[in-house]
Amino acid sequence: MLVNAPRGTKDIYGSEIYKWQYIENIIVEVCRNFGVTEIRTPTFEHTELFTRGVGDTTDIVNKEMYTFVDKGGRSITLRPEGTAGVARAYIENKMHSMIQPTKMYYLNNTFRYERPQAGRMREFKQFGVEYFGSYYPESDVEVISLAYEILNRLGIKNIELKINSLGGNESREKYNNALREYINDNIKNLCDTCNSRFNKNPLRVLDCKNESCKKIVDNAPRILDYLSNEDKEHFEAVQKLLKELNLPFTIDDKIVRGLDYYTKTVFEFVSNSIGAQGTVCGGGRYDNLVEECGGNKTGAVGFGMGIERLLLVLEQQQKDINLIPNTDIYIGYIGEEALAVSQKIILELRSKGICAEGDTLRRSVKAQLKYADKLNAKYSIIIGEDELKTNLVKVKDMETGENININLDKIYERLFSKE
RNA sequence: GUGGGUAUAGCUCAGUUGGUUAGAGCGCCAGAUUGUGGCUCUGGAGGCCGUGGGUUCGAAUCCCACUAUUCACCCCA
Repeated sequence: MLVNAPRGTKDIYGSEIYKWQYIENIIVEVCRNFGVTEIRTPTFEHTELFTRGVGDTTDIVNKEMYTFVDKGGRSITLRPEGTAGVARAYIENKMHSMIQPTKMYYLNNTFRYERPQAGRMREFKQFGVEYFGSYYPESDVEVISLAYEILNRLGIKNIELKINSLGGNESREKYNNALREYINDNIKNLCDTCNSRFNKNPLRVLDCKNESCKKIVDNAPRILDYLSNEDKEHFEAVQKLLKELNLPFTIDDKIVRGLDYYTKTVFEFVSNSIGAQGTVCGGGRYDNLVEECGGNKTGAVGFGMGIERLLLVLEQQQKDINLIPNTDIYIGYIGEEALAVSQKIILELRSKGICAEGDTLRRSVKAQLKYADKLNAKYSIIIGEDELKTNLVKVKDMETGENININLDKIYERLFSKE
């Protein structure tokens, strides 16, 4: 027990960490290109923020939160998603007075108490983007295009963008009534889970995978037919702009999303190659959230992206990503005197930005060279008595095996200086 | 929360119908005449056979429980 990480968590190290850094670097770069700045919010928040923001009928809030009472008697929750915390920060810090729109991203460890499975951990890393201050469809599309750009730069293919509109308050209410009416007539034929969630949020019935439910849902009223003129225009503008930008998508009117704050545009990027948890990225507009949390009425749109799932897709497609950085030079030694000299040269090279390595295990020369080979060193040098005497050292090119002589104090100039 | 699979070396896995000191490949470390890597050969370290109980003269092997892990449902990233 002591030496096991808790269920649903894992250590990331070794060659794995390079893949994470690779992805995170691209994310940071793309966000910079889009003028989106990072925000770091607390790992935990007052529980009420999530019950209010995410919605207390959702599964996330109902059964998946890590909630505890702290020593001051406050109910605290480890964040189960990123948006609520950012919305809180937006209000608390009065960001509406910053340059508008406010465009922020986060790269957060996130926590949900669920049964782990492929692409689902109890602690997972979520990258998210939130745009505050615009109600216009072009901000929806900009956010979507940001997600696209990240997938592109990662070289990920075979991920499909699906979009839908849930409508604003007015459309939603109209549609909910129509759907309730329709389902009431068919309620006997729905599965048990659908029966129970029908009352809470009838929209959820739409994405049930049960065969008999699917049949019923196929003939159910479509939300897109119930959109108000304003919502319809918004959704059409989103589609038009996506087409103009050559961002392929399909409309899927069964996309619902399990967080209550979504309005109007919702979207998912889905892969069908990484198991049941195929949604790599999910998001949409949430025009009511800021007001709901106590701020001014503010248009907002964003998404969350699961890094673990991204990694699964990446590994599935490009099995051999060589991301391990190579060592520039290995500097070995024979004898105590040479040890100090080699260490000194290594430090000098390192401080000039060179990736230099040496031995700290008192290995034989042969073992040192083996070590250099494993480090993928480009060059190797062994310093011994002769070299100290003559101040000349043989530099071996590890790929060709060729040797050249270089002055001990000219290593940087001869091998790494750009001039 | 529900259901199925799995648990033997750091990793991937063998292990006969229960039979005595538990195996391979890879990896790690060392050696193959003095201070030079990759290939080859040789050797070494490393296992409470997930944990606890039971059946048996005898259990890695059969039975039960627990735990972990994994896949799926649910839900989501």
